[in-house]
Amino acid sequence: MKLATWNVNSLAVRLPQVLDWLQVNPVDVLALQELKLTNDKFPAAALLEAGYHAQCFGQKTYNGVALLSRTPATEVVRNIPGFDDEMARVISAEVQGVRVVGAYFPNGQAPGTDKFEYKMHWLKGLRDWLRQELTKYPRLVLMGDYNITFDDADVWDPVGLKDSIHCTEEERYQLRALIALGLVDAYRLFEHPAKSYSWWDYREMAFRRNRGLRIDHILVSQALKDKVTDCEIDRAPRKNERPSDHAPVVVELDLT
DNA sequence: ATGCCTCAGCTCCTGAGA
Repeated sequence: MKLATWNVNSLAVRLPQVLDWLQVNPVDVLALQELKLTNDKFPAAALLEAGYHAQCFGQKTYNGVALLSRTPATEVVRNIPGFDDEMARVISAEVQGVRVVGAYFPNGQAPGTDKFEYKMHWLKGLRDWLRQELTKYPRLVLMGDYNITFDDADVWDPVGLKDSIHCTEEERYQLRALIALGLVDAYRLFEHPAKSYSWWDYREMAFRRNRGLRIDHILVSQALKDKVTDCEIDRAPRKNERPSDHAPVVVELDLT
């Protein structure tokens, strides 16, 4: 089973690239973030034509998440139950016996801002909910745009970006707290080249200079840890003419 | 440099992203 996550930064703009990517990478599940469109604008027909069922949780202008899957997803839940949130950031469902959670974590803007406070509050809400979900669904995958780096290995300039957004100790503490629930960073189960990132700024030719961050993650529960056979970041779509600033991350599970 | 790109929208500037 292959699952992937991709922040597409507008599905309306990126749909052709998503369809192209799925043709080359026929994953079982693809979690999308930053749709930037409402449910009525969601291209369900084009995706079904490509062989993918879709569960959408859209919103006007910002945010918006979706789960695409080869087999229909069931038990679909939108956002974090019990956590009051006006933004469409989380969608979860059952696919082929795996509980899949796709999430677009808040950006946080900068430490000390209201948006940073919201990010911390949201992370706490996510963790409290996931603690229960993990007891209910031992086979769980949490993937998406986390907007947090684990450590300096995930940062192109750890000195210059020390304590800046995505790199603060407060955010990293929250990320480790998620891990402490019984989750594992699938990417670090394997050896990868140094300076492997999933996001590069649009400005200053950051991708060409590989000035990036690893902020898109796939975390798997303990029950799935030994079944992970590969996890890769696919930089190819970032080389497209009008790319998303994020690259897809793919995980492979052997559930036989 | 509170910039640099990119995207959406009450669109020709602004807010937000990261």
